[in-house]
Amino acid sequence: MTLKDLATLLGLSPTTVSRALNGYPEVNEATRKRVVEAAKRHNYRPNTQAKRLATGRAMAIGHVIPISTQHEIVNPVFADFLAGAGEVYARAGYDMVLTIVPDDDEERAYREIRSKGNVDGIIVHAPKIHDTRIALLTDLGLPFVVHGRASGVRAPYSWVDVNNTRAFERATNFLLDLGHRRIALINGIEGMDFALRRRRGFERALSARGLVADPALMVSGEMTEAQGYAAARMMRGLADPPSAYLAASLLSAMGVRRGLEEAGLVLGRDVSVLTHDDELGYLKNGAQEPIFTATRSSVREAGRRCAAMLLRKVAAGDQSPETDLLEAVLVVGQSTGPHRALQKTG
Amino acid sequence: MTLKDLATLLGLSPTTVSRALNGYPEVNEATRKRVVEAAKRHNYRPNTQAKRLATGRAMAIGHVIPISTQHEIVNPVFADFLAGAGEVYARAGYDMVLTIVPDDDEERAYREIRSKGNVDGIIVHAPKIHDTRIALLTDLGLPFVVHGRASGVRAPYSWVDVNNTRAFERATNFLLDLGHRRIALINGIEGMDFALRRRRGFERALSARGLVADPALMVSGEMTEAQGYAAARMMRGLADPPSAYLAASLLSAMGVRRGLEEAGLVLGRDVSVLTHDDELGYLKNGAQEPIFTATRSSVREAGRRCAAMLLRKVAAGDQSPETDLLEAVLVVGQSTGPHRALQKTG
DNA sequence: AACAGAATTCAAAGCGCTTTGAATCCGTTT
DNA sequence: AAACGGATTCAAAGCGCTTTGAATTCTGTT
Repeated sequence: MTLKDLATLLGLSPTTVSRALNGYPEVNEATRKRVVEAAKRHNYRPNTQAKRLATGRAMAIGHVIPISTQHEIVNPVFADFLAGAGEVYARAGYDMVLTIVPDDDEERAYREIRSKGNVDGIIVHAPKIHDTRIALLTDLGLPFVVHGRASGVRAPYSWVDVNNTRAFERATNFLLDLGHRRIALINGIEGMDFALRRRRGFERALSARGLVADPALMVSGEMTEAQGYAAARMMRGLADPPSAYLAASLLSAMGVRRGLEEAGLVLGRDVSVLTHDDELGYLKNGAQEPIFTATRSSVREAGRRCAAMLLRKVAAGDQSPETDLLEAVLVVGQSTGPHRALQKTG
Repeated sequence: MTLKDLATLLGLSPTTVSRALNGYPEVNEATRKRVVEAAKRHNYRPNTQAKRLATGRAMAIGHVIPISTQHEIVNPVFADFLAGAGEVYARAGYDMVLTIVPDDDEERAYREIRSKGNVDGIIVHAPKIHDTRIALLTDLGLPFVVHGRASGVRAPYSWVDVNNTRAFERATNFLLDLGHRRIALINGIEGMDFALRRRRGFERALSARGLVADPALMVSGEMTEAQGYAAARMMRGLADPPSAYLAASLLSAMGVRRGLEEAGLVLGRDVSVLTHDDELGYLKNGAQEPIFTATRSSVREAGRRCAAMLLRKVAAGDQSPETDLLEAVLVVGQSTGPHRALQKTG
């Protein structure tokens, strides 16, 4: 069932039918109703490819998912991010196109996407501190929104990001207020912008109280359970071990917890653990009451925001850069408590 | 730069240029070379939409990602599965189109995909025991491959699946051989086909030794850390607690571990834990030596297989159903050991 | 009753590519 | 040297839709 078929069936021209279905004003309301009904009755759906060719719009948004060539790892937050973005696309009638690209080959991938013309815009994932994709995409003139930011890039661009610095500053302050002075930071991979910002927030809070971060208490790497476990195991054995741990992901925090409980330490009493929580669907931080005290910010919501912003840009023909800074909330769970020295007093 | 531009530039007709680039035989080799070089030099890329309209092939594969309306959860294995499938599509020049659909609205989604005609085939994820999508897609005549199977569907269809029954039968036998008799099963959601098969394998191994599964030792639900923890915590307190746990995912197993270690139990000595491991990139079961004894089967590889199979079907015009049964390997880690009663003898 | 102008509808061109059927070229054959 | 057939190349139609510019039909006026 093509547009032409439907038109013949109705005794109308394809022009009128097309206009009726696309809500153009220059068509009689009675006619429109007739057309819309016939379309529904005959289960007519305009052919996507034809529409795309005719309008020059792909009606699709591209997501380039980089795969680390060293770690062969897919960032576990993608699933939730895509779920959020997907909701928005679906509502707007857009497709979501995924491209999996080894992270040593991204530039070529973006160029190809541009010239193939199968998407109207792109979401940039996991920006590095000095991310080259931003300049590239600006150059290519392809609308894009970055999920995160790139501290090393001066030129303006559109992004949606969590206030990582502030979140970690607050988290650190929270621990400092509880009397902790030796605080460990189990961070993401150096080079990733979000990891840099989180460390900055951490250090800023410390230095505001005249403290300085101990390099021995900072690790960075893939945020896995194993990472957290290894870090906690190593640090708990130090001569002057941390009394609190700040982790960058729930998975890491779970590893930290294991490393500490293994040594007979009780979270919230003997030692504190605070983590960032992306609110992933399959990794809940407790049902009602949170298990870990955490800075919480939904990745899924970030996905929605990114998608909505990009669609706005696409509709408006790019326009001036837009930004959206989400604040994480600090939720208090059972994994933190006052420093031991303070507990007797309490 | 369009095909026409390129043709004019070369003093050739669009026909010849098109044929030269697409490898048709009726074009002079010298001409072809000239065309290919010019195309590269001018960075020519055929417009995807135009190509699609002309050929009638979408050059894209659809993945419908159901989102549980109750749990708002995105299956955490998707990311890795898509990574695997994406590799294959990229090599074949296919796009991957994701559609996020609430799981109460799937039928409409599939019908719409079909009539919009923007994909050449579909991968069906997370089949239920009586999955209606299989009949629907067969009906719609859209090529598809199921990742998993639906025990309740009699008609033949194409699928790629892990031999879940066998994996869990072997796992159970492994534990039985170690002297365990009270074995707990921490399973996925009832209703999912894979969960049914796993339970079957579990029960089959038990009954082969004249044992019968104790309902008190079986739980099923979302495979989260919290699930595992809750189950272990509850079961360890039973009058006759299990001496071994069989978990359906690494996340669950991590929860089980916590629930057991919390009670001072040492894995591999006091109690055994065996889990299924999907080899997710961000959830490694140890680096070299596995932490958990596990039945291991890569979801990413399953993604590759599904994609390759579907591309074959699309190329061949569907054809007869193809199936691919992957066997999980049983890797021995540190989380299992002989039943305590047997250890003194050892 | 005739006409301007708004309201509708239509014919046809075009989006950039593939593909069919015809045309041209060129080395052989007789 | 004319005819033949394979090798190349080309013109044009078509994929299913949108959109421009023109044609037709309705209104309300005068």
